[in-house]
Amino acid sequence: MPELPEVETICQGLRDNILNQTITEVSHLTKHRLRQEIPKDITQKIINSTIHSIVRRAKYIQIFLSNNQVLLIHLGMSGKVLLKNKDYIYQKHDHFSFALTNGSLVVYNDPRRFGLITLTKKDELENHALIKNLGVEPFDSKFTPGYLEKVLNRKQPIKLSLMDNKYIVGVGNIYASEALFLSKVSPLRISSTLTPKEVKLLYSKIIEVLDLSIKRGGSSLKDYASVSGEKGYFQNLFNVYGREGEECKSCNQHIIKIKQGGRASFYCDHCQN
DNA sequence: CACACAACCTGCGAGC
DNA sequence: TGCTCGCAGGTTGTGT
Repeated sequence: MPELPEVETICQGLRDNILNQTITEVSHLTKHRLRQEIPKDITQKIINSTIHSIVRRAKYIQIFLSNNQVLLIHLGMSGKVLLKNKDYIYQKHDHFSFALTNGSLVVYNDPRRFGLITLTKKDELENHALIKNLGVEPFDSKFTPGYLEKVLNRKQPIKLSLMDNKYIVGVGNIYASEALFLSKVSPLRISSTLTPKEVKLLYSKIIEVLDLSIKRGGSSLKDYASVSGEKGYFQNLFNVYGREGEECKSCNQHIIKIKQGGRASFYCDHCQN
């Protein structure tokens, strides 16, 4: 899916357009199921409620409603949340939508259907099965070099540790590869062998790469776009991701692609040790 | 605990 | 042109 910067970009787009609007109509369009079934009573539970706030948690979009409900949306690999208006004509893979008092229409589209839409109560959110086991947010004050060092004390390649959301959330395949390149650490290194100095550098590079990507509107590969359909352009700044065989921007050696945990990892064997 | 693998799906590009 | 294959930003559960 979109990783943290892409989800954050979508949340910002929604905040700019639908805060304080009331839901006037809900359409459950799909006969197919997403990763989970959309609750059958979702329409009656969210109609006539007002959007109070929109908060990103890991790669989840949390839409807080006036009636104490929280709409949880995850985009999976190919999900999109698009902001349209009420005369929008539905497209293939549109699964769910709701209309608002200002005439806008929020549409969830997801070809691969790895995403999900569900509902919970505000006071049950932190104990929700999808939320309760999530690790620390990279931009939270709990995320410190000390915390990172503690969770990296394991016998596992660093790339896999970074992508395990028990420890840190929001860092997916792209940004794990990019942060490791900027830190000059090989994705193959066993986490516990990183020196405190390397951990500290990695810590700052994780934040740096995520922050920069948010500022660039995220990364658009195949199908990611913001709520208005605009592409991000952080992908143009990738140092290693998707650049197999191309020259390292730092040393001119060729970028290598390997497979770790079933996922592609890209790195420079010369710059990263 | 660490890891491999499968499952959930459609779409696209590469190669034949 | 058309076919098959492999692969894609994620998460969860199983088995070894």
